[in-house]
Amino acid sequence: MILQIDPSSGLAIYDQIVRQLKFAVASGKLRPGELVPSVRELSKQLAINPNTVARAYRQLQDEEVLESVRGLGMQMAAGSAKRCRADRKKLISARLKEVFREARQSGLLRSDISSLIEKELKSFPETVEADTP
Amino acid sequence: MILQIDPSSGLAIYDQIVRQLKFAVASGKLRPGELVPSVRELSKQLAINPNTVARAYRQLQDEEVLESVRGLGMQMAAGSAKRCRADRKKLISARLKEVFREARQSGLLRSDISSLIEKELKSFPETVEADTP
DNA sequence: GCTACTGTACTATCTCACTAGTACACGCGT
DNA sequence: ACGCGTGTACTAGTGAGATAGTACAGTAGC
Repeated sequence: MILQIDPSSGLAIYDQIVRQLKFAVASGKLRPGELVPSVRELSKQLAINPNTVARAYRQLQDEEVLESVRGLGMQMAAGSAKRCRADRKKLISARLKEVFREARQSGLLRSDISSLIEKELKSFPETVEADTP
Repeated sequence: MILQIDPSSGLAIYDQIVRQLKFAVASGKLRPGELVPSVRELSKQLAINPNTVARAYRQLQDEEVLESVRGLGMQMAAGSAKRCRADRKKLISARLKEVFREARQSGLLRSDISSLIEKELKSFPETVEADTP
């Protein structure tokens, strides 16, 4: 379970964690009942404060993506995969729309954007998603 | 000269102003010597604090996009169009790359992304840019 | 000269995200 | 029972962005 944080990305750190865990659930990298790294462990890995991790986990709990096992850790909640797949699509779609909105506003031509997109799509793998139980 | 601000966008308000004025210069909507709205005027239009506008204008001045005319206002600096066109491409490209990076990480398929992109490209006008002097 | 605008330059305050630290209760293994 | 992990729940502080307010100097129009 590898998460990455970019403090300069403009997204709050806890939000980055929330997103990445949702993606992990959506893509089957995280399975129902599987424990996520503990608050202290992940904060060490990411070199951030435990409270920041705790905040992300709390939100994911509120959204029924994770559930807490007192004294043991936090695990993926059963039945959250479908919800996360829908969320994943919404999250990515929203960002893409926003970039396109700005690109339109900026006065760039469609051809300018298309060539940028083609470049990026080239490095985009067409892979089969992990099995979901 | 119409600027828009979205406080929930994740970009600092002053940064949104900076970007939009760069785009206006890049696309020829703002011409050399043309005055931008005054600090007080724009802050009224956007319902934000004058100091926030002043900060954006200061940055644009530092980057030689705008130049100040004491008692008169701020005008577009001669020769900044070329620089802004390069900046525009960089700014949009950077955001696009970032969205693609996250999309790849999220486990979405290329086909999922492609269909989202096609939808957005449909609404992307292929227009001729305003003349630049 | 006066008025109304302009940018510039402060000071003080607020909010949010994040950090740091601490303490408690729970669960597991020995 | 003890030790070591876990999440949870605080308190206090920092930095960035934003707000509010004020004052000064410059410019233009009357």
